[in-house]
Amino acid sequence: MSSEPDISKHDAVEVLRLDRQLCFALYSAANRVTRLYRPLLDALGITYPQYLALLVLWEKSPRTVGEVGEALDLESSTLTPLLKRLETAGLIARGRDPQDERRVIVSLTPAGEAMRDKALEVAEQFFCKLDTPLPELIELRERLKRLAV
Amino acid sequence: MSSEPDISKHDAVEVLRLDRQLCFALYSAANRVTRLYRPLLDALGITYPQYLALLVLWEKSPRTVGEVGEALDLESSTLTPLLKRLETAGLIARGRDPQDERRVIVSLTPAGEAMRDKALEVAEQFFCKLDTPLPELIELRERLKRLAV
DNA sequence: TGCATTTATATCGTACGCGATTAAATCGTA
DNA sequence: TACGATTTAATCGCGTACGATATAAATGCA
Repeated sequence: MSSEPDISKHDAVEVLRLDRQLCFALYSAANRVTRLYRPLLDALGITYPQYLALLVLWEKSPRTVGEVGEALDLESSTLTPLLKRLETAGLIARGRDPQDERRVIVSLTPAGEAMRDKALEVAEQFFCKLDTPLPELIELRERLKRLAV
Repeated sequence: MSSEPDISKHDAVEVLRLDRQLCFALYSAANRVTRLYRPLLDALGITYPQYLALLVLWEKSPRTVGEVGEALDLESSTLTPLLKRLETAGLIARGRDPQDERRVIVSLTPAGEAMRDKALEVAEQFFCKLDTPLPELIELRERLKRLAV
């Protein structure tokens, strides 16, 4: 009957609403966080993904490109140019593993090590910028981790 | 005393651990979600950000570039090329607003409208891929929205 | 040993994302 | 009404992300 509402069309309108999409909430929040970090990291002369790579190396250095990629869930096609920039910046050194020439070993330079203290300040400043209670942030973080696929 | 633990160094090690960083959880989850959408959207011939732009237009079309940008929290430097690609794909039309020649009006073409039904399937398939209870996803989405800055 | 297979990076092309800048149209106001 | 300020998109340069492919080294195995 023409007087009946078109249920399937109504569903499409509702289901596809931007403010209902988890994917957009995630996309948008990730972009916002990158923008929040930018001015803090500009002062250190590094980008946000470069900061993440350094976090990995501050935990353990040296590491292979593959290990860094596994930690960050990134391909070598992303990491190789990024690591070369960190090398050019004098923060890391890159070289083939003598034991296995396929591997490239990445290690922090003294300058890279020294940047850790400044990174700690960045983390604090970011927390201040967020202006959100810590338990809320932790809860969000754990829920994001659970989304792992 | 040299036997005392270096508290501040210990703090740096702990605070900067990758698995403690909200920023990395967000970054990583966003990348993963993009990778999950890719094969679904490949079938439609669009990318993930293009899909988000279409979501905006499926809610209301026509709209100006500025309105789309506000909805997605993106700059014209990102949107202009993206919208041109959607135009080339025949999904949208772009043209200056006769009332105000500064504005560019973006509107869905019939092909763009028609793609909405397929998008609904994509949203369903994505939900299946996530394999996570709906309340959990809703809770995460709302927490992400609260992170707005 | 010899050679196919596997593994670890690198390279390439495409598409973002954004700050900085530019260009054009409109607005506000003296 | 003239004209500087504001608004709106577009352009440019840089740095990701990633799939596809290439390359070289190591490994497996007949």
